[in-house]
Amino acid sequence: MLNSDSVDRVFHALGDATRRAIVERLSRGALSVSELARPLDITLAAVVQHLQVLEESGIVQTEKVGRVRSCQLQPDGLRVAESWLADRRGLWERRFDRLGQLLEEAEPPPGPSRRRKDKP
Amino acid sequence: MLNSDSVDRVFHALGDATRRAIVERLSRGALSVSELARPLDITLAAVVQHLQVLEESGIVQTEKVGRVRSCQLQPDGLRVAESWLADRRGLWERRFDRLGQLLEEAEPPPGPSRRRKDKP
DNA sequence: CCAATACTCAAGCCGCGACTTGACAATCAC
DNA sequence: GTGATTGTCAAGTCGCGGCTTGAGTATTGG
Repeated sequence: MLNSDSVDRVFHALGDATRRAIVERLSRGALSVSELARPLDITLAAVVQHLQVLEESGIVQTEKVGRVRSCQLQPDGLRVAESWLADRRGLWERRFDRLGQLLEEAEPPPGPSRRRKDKP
Repeated sequence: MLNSDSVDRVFHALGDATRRAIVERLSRGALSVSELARPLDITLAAVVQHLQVLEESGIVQTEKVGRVRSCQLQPDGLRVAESWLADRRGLWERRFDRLGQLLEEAEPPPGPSRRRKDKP
């Protein structure tokens, strides 16, 4: 849904560059934790912590089979952010329409200049 | 554009709940700094700091006329985030297609046609 | 069994970011 | 002019978030 709590978790998760890098890799396909950790020069434990944030926000889904945890994107998580952004832009554009209407109402379209009022 | 630096600034800006609240109000229309500050129970100075972050990320544009600074949304800033999200989901969906192709390759479907031919 | 792999957990360090305070500047209203 | 409004700046506090370390637990392969 769009309750402000999940919006908060999603945007907070995406606010970190390392987590966005993880999302980018996962958007190419599922990966294990150590595969995710390999190109990042941080500890495996740090990667796990990032994954917890991503999972609690609903962006990533993980499943442990044997001793390896497989991670994959859950696009519904990202869709929370997409909807929030779309809503903001929607309101902004509607506002422009209303502004246009107001301007048309208040000021009739500019005809020949009536700046000087000569007394005939 | 989509260089990782502006993506970073935009998502970092949106990672804070107060800043998102500001963006929500501004998507209804332009407001002054003190109007923005009124419903938020933080100092005016704190609001100004949030606005600096939002402005440097390109999400908000401000202009000072007289003693009042008027703030309005600049939707191109949000579009940076929207494109990043759309790209991620695009790749994820393309991945599903390729997976389907692989499955079809490995296991010839009972249907008539094959999408890809084997290496000669 | 033994060793290596692939995590997991708890604790602690530390810098950055959100926020306040207080003093100051510029503009408006009378 | 005086005083109120509106914002700006610099400095400092403080908690949270990202990261490491180190020890521990399953799981796999030979």
